[in-house]
Amino acid sequence: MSKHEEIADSLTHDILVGQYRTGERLPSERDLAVRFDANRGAVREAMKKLEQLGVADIQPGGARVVPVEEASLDVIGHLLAVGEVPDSKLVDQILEVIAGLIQTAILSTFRRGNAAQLEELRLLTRPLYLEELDHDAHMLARVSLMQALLAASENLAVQLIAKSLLLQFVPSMATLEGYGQIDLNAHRRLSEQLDAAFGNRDLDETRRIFTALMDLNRDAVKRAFHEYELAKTQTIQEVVAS
Amino acid sequence: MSKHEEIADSLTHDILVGQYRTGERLPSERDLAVRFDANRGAVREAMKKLEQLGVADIQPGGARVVPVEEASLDVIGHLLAVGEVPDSKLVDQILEVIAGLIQTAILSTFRRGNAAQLEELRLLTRPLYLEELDHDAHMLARVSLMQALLAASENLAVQLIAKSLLLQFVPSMATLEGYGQIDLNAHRRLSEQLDAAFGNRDLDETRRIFTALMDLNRDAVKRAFHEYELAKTQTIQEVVAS
DNA sequence: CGGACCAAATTGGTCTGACCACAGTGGTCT
DNA sequence: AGACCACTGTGGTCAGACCAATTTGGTCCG
Repeated sequence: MSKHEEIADSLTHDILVGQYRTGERLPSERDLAVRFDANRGAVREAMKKLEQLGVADIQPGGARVVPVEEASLDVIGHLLAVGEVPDSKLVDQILEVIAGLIQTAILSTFRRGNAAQLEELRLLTRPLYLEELDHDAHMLARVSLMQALLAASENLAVQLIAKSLLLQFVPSMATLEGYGQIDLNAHRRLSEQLDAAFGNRDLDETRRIFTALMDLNRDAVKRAFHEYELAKTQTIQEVVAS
Repeated sequence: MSKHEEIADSLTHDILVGQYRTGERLPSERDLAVRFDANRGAVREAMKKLEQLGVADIQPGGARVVPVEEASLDVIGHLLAVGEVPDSKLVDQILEVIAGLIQTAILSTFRRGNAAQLEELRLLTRPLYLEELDHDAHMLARVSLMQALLAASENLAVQLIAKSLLLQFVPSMATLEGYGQIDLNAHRRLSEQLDAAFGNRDLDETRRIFTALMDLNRDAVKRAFHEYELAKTQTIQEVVAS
């Protein structure tokens, strides 16, 4: 990792954990340069990234911290990365948004009503209830369907947001891997209905099913957090007992 | 505007209009420095911005152009800014997304079911159908309601996306100001229903009404583009005639 | 002729040190 | 107390240089 990236990540982390309060002035570029044992140019490049991230407002006279609510969407990844495990509330909010984006994508797709695209989407639902997939393979198939749906929407804004959100979301969930897996049987039933709904060009039914599917997802993630907490307190008790 | 901003904007524009094809290598930092009559440091800061925008992938050996679909959400503003008037297709897509975000916000708000917040939202609907507002004042009132709804959702992701989208969207619509205004009478009727729906805590009804309200908005924007085109061809004909 | 290999040119990453215009600060003067 | 001003610190920019890694072009070998 290059130096300006290190500096940028370090400063971003410090800001997001509240090391500097919003409105407060950041140390000068020269000070930061000596602190990170780097050149001022490298610091300036890092500051450019902070500014673009929307966490710092940099002006002649000094750089100031910006409240998170006014930052760019790209802070989400950094917010998820502070702490050992992502914040469960934020994760749930993200899942809500993704569910909403998918609803928008469905609406766009049906509005244009391209029959060929709907058939392609149907094909992607088949493995979800016809094949015997393990959890990993099933997840890949789900992601494929979701990406195809987003692409079929032909809505650039939806695609940009969803991609950005997922790209920040997925890696941060790595620590929870193995915990809380989705109810495959329930998913199979819904997938079969989804296939039919696509076939019938039934917008309302499709939306209803996707809502249910996303709820399954949210349940799984909720359980993942719960199981992770359980495992953690258990190991702590074991350490204490030993 | 500082030099590195000029460079960044110029390069971003060149990339988005297709001056450089995706995958193609951008000129070296040294070449860009002489072209923009600037120092290499300034060029590097501009490149940092391009990278953060997601339109360029910059690596030792050279910087390459990234396809728009893989860029950050923040490119939307630049995409809207190329050309004299924003791309109407993209504008409609953005309105679709905002409508979807509002639906998500409504869902979140009702899920938590804070009565006080709903009452606040009701208060913001009142001026929309009780007072005689001109188009500008009415728009401000609409924006206030929307922002309050987004805030009431208490969903950070929704707020970040909506804020980012609106901040890029609004200024680009300045050239269309005065064209295509919303149907205030229809809006009044819906606002009155919305007030009641909030009062009854009726989620489905609220969502239905907001869908109708956003459709009003999209119609207005569609008309704005149409009227703008009309006015443009008219002035051209006048020039030709003179 | 094709592919592997090597060396030179090029590129991004970093550094040093310097100057300018302007915001922020504190002191002075009215 | 308030207006004014000089000074300090800050970001913005510049010049020139070195390093490591990639890219590139040519050479050599099979």
